[in-house]
Amino acid sequence: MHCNKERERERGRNMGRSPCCEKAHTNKGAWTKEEDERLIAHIRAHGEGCWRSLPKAAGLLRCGKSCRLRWINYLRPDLKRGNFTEEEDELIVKLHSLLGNKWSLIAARLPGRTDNEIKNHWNTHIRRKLLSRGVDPATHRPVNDRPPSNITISFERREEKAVGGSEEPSGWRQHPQRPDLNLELCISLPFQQDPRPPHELTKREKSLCFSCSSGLQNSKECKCRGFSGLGNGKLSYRGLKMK
DNA sequence: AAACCTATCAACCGCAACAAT
DNA sequence: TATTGTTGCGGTTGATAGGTT
Repeated sequence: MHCNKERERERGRNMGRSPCCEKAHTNKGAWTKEEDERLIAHIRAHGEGCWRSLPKAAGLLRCGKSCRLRWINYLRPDLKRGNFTEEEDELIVKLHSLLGNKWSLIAARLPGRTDNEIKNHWNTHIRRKLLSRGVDPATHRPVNDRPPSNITISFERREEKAVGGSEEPSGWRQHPQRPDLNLELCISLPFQQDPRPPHELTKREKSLCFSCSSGLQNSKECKCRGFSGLGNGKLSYRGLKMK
């Protein structure tokens, strides 16, 4: 069954890129108080970044990914924690209907919440809540409202036939399968903030964060400076994220 | 009190995206 | 342009707390 995966792992051990850490000498599982304190102290002193070298520098027997995850999901001082409010639940449902399982994007709109926290909350609470209301959490439509088995997707403008004067809600014209959603997304070039000429910016600096894409330039969440949003003609949602 | 079941959530894993070279 | 290294995301797992029988 898992032979391919095993082969991949074997290959990984023998050739190609090195693993993210020396697994034989790293701790796994729950973090101890002392490990937490070391990680917090190190990040307070040196800031976030370079997760790969952080464990050694901080004197931790953990891999960089583990440190990053622990910091982001648990130790960060700006985390809200505690139960989700009804308003947060509603917002998560709305954002999920628009973005799907893009937990990091959803988390970006909920200050103090992490993608992992929201994902867990979705899977344990919201999914069930929606199902109990008769709503399919995957499609956000009534569970018994199944689409026809043969669906032809056309990007042509639908002919609007005014039959007997009956009018469809405008949402149906925008998105026939999803009357409640308007998925016509617009992307435009935002204001260029950085005084440096574009060629002096790194690629990362030129990518637009979600904060700026939402018109929140200069917010404390903003991690980008400038824009190159459609590099190679490709729009990457990763480039639109904020943390 | 013990055994079993269920829910929760922290942590891990694999992989894709991106930057640097 | 190709290769390599790093980061971050989303799916999944596993430990354990709490509830039920």
